[in-house]
Amino acid sequence: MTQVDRRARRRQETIEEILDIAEAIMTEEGVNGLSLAEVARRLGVQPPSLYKYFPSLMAVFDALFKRGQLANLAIMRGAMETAEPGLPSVVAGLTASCTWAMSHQALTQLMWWRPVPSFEPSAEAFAPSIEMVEVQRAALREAVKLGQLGPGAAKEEGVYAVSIFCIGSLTQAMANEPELPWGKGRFSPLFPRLMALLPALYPPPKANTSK
Amino acid sequence: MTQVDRRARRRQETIEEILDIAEAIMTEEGVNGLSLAEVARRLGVQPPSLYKYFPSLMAVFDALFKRGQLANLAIMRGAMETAEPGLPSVVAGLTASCTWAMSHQALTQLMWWRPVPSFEPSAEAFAPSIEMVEVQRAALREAVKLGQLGPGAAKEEGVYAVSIFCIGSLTQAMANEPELPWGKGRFSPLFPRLMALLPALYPPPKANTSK
DNA sequence: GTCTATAGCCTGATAGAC
DNA sequence: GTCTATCAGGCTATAGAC
Repeated sequence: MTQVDRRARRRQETIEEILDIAEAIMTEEGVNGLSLAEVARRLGVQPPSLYKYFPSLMAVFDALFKRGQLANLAIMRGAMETAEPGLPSVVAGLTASCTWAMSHQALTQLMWWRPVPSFEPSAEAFAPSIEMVEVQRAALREAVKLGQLGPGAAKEEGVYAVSIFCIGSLTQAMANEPELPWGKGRFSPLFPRLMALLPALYPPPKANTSK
Repeated sequence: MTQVDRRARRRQETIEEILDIAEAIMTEEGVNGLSLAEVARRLGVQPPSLYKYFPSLMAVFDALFKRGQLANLAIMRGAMETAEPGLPSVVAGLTASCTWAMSHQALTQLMWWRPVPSFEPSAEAFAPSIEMVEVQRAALREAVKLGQLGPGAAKEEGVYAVSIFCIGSLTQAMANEPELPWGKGRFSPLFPRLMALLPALYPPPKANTSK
């Protein structure tokens, strides 16, 4: 049985290597620039060999999409757990998410833009994204409970507003200064200041509204 | 000389037709899906004929980029001029711009995302974009002068903040509900509410801060 | 200005030997 | 599992006849 395990592990390693190479190609050539031929070239095998690991190019996109979503979710969760509950947790989670995104721009484009119209992520690959929304929503609910925000922030709409701050800063940063890390440049430093506007968008019922 | 004029006009019409077709292809197949062969097919000519009008595929991208920037700038300007000066003018201009963008999504992606790494717009094609920033900045300055916003809004940073609201709403709308017009759906209705946060981001010096 | 023809590449995917 | 060989098609771009 160790034979089988070893083979399975080796196979998994190859799959990961293929995805690493695919991500590198997308970074250099754009999301649409990914081709199995180029992957094969860099991996040092012939193109047909890749079909033992992925049935099609779209399957590679799907695996990349899923891997990106899982990585991003994990990063966000980790940052949220070590921060104060409620609003600080939301900000910390999204900041970590954006930092990850800036250093994985190709995956980010695949996940949050729609650069390949013929590619639709599978339900399985999309699942972490749904969970991410849930995690954020829970934190926003907590912020409402703690009196940091008004009740509107706990509705679906609150997540959308927050996502606009996040994706807006990120899109502008990626399109205009892709070589700078998150936190540098003209756009990403504005993100925390925009997040600080949330209490103005969803004013908490009691105090803290006026100076 | 009318001979020459007629020929020049006919040539210009063909160029416009090529660009219309190119935009349609990008809408269907994605920005990267544009190919001169498909343009030729739809125009009813052979691919080599297109090289009489554009020296390369990148030149077509550049012409599309320029045409999009000019159209968007004109739409924005028109809306700004008929609105009240200052902040209302900024909101009206960007709303018109976003409405245009939602019905020209392929051009918008070409202009505001960076989906084709090998394409860099020429200085000429990029010029309207610079002017657009200037127009917005002038309106923001006016808003400061009128006491609608604090002085920070008139700095470069003010335009960037506004652009994040705009591009954020737009990106989310295009990626998640591309078939809905601007103003419908989960994201674009949030845009005016985010714009209404500007006085909280750049508080005017005197009154209007407290309720 | 448009055409035919073609060079010279690229691609995704499959069949079947080893 | 990897290979060779190949299919069947795509593409940009150019040369040169008409």
